Amino acid sequence: MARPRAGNKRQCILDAAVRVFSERGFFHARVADVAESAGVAGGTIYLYFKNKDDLLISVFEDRMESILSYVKSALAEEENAAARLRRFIELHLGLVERDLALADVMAVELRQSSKFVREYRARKFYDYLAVAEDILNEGISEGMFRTGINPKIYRRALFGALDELSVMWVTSIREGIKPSYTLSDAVEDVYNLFLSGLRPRVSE
Amino acid sequence: MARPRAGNKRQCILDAAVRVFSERGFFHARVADVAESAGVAGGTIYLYFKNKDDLLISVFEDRMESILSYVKSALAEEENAAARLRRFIELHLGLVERDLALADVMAVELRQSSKFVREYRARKFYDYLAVAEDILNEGISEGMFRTGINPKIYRRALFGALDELSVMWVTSIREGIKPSYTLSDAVEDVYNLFLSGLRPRVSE
DNA sequence: CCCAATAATGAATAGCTGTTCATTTAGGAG
DNA sequence: CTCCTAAATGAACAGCTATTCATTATTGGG
Repeated sequence: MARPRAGNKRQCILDAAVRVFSERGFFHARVADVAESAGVAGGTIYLYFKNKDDLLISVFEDRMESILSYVKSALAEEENAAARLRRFIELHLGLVERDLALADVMAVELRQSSKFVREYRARKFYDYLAVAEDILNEGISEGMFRTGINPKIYRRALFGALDELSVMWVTSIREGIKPSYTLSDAVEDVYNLFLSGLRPRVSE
Repeated sequence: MARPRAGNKRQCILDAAVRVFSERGFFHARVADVAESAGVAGGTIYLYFKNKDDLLISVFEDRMESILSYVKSALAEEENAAARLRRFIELHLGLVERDLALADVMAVELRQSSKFVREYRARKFYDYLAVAEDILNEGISEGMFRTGINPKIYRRALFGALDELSVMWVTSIREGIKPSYTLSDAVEDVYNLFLSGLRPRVSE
């Protein structure tokens, strides 16, 4: 029987959603725009997704899954906690640089207030934050990082710093303004900022 | 002539807007809800504000102005850059604790994608970020902080960390979940994280 | 005590867009 | 070649809400 007339319609729609949500913002984006951008009819979206919210959530799940496995396997290559911290920062900002539209959707559009979306993000997001937290805990075990920091605070602070730097960098690029920093400079500075705060100090 | 039938209608509307935008989110909030919460008729809003976007921007301007003067005068009391850094962190998180709804509007709702709003926020926000940047520069002059950090990166990282910690704390409280950190713990940890990264190190 | 003049009202409008579903298209089985 | 099934379509619907504006209430001056 004739199942998938064109193989990857679902993926096409997800890709289009990233483009359109990023460009117009989730609330201003019309489902019809996503359909057009994906090259399908309006109604087709509803064969693959329950509704507009579900489409946003699906984008998040789809992308976050591959990001997570990519980040985890890359971190496994590193020798110690400090190197993993550096790599984590590099990976996060590297992903932003590689896909501005996705970065925008993840960082801005998903912060919308629809309770459903907010809760969903929180649940799934945990895994990504856990990666950051693991780095801290391993570093403490290795004697490389000092104790006395609440890991929940540390991981939010790190994520928040990276997120804000990403959003502003993407916004600058998109509006044709030269950003006041390169993302590789940001990698250095954030790493130094956080590492020195974590490393046991020699005196005092 | 009969000018202001009740003196502070504009303020009432701004206060109501904070409540309603925070509760429902900017896009899901109806202008009629704001009107009801303010105790005025729907049309009255349009006597004081051009449209819904203008209302959001006005909330931001109104509140940010008083926050800025409050923060600036408090910082002037402190003796050195490290103390000012600590105080800045304390003030930011303290304001969040004092007004959850406002914190939500500032941190979440204003991140919406309407180009108009985004640009506006960027322009006005500069002053707040400049306060953080001044602390860094003064600290460098005082020999208290090391050089070699891009101030634009530092200030975004600091703001991002505070912002993320705020959003998550507010979200927890609102959903009746016990947050995994107190805001005073966050003050300590963020301060230590950033200070050690800035302070010239004794060895190495 | 009346009369502008202005503030405030809130019902009606106008426009938009998420979602549905009757219809069409296409691919494989027999 | 011909059905049959499922995928895809896209026009029409339904519901919603920002905004307007004709009307009403209020006030202070003359």
